[in-house]
Amino acid sequence: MQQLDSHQYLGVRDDIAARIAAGEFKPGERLPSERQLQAGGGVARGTVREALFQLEAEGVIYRKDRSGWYVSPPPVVYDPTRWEGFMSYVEAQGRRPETETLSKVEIVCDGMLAQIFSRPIGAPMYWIRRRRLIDGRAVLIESIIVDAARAPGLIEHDRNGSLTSVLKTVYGVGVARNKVDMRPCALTRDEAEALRVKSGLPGLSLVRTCYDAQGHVVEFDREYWRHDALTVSVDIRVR
Amino acid sequence: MQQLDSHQYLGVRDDIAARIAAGEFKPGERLPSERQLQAGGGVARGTVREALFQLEAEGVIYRKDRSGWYVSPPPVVYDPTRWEGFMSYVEAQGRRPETETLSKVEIVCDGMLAQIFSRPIGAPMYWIRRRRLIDGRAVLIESIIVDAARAPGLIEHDRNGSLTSVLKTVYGVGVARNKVDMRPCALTRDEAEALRVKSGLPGLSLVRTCYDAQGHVVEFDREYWRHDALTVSVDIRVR
DNA sequence: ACATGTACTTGGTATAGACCAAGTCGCTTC
DNA sequence: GAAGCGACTTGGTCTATACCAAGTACATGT
Repeated sequence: MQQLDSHQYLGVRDDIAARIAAGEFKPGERLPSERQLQAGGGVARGTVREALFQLEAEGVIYRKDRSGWYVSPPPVVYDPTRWEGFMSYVEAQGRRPETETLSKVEIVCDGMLAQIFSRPIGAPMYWIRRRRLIDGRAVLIESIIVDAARAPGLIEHDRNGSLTSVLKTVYGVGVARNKVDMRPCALTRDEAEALRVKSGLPGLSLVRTCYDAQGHVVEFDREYWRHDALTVSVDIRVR
Repeated sequence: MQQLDSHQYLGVRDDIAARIAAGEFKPGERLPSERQLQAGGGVARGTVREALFQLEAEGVIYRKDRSGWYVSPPPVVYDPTRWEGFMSYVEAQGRRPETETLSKVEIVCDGMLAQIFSRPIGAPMYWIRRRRLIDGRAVLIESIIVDAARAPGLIEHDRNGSLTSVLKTVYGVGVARNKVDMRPCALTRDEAEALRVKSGLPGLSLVRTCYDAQGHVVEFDREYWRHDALTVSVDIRVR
């Protein structure tokens, strides 16, 4: 669809983007309110919002509900082949990581999990839900399933740190292979609420299945990231 | 932000989603026009559009400019570690791949490319731009850079097929390592126009650097995908 | 058969106004 | 100083309307 210099909202977009690029608004800072931006440009509020949505989709700005629009900080780089855990690689990039455990419960293996873990239906499993933050901003929520038989009492040991290091040091369960599925998605309902974003915001869904040396599934992890919070980088030998 | 059953547009969204799930509209089919959907639900057109945007973000539907809204076909699975090329893996999944070459020209190496390829500035390079389609729908555009010294006359050989296989069979240049960067992004300006989508639609940016056995860069490839067209799946041994 | 033109439909953009609920922030009270 | 309250601001939702340009479908002319 043509983006000639018609379309006011693209003009407004460029205007705001230029002001951000010029350093008038810095990462983490709040933009003027929609009604102020509107007055400055002599356009309707809907048009200003259209421009803001563009910039949001581009990852340039993000919103806090009923608080305002903010300039996005740079994304973190994530390498699924490195198995360090969120806390360490975020810190290594000079950012401040945090983890909040939303829930941790023991569940029983249902049909889907039975297939993934090759365990009988009804076998005990741990289910941990966490929210992770960078520099105080919620960037992802994750849902982790671990076979309780492999790590009895795991949910007592978990202290918002690296689950994989707990599995290795406490239970001697190491990860040898890693299957990662990535898919652009929309953050809906639960995810959107947990990340405090508007339902429908684009995100990245990341499903990781971790295997030990014997090929047994150790951990099954489903993550939902804000789309503007990360870059995925994979370095591999070609098969 | 709360998604109680207030919010008409979520109700409209659910209604349309249910009709799609029920098979009333099948993949590739066109939905009723916005004005028809509006009349059916007794809501303003803006509200209907809000619901359609949600479904678009979720990858359930997509739009053809001024033609209508269509039900999305399922995404293809893409494994960056497998080096088969678009044509073969799309076909293997029972879909119809097409490639259109938008341009192929010889350029000279600039600063950025010099760094990537470890070649002197001014060295000749080939630059190929392509659009690729699945079942007649444009799903990605790519921009490929190849060192002309490694593959003299390459742009004559290229027939919209697998470039990598041409490199291997004609020039004996094989790919041994593969670095892939992925990042959710917005499709803007050029990409949006080439894919005939609205600027700002979420997409996936995929940058691939291919190395030969000696560690030299063979090919540098930047792809922009529609967000609803693919799932990335990586299977790796942990370092 | 194949262009060509034209009437019509469609989504895209834009305006203006309204109301709401969740934040923010300063003031008061304990 | 902390807690609570209330006025105010902010983005979120919704309506109604208007016009445009690109796409579609169909009749027409060659």
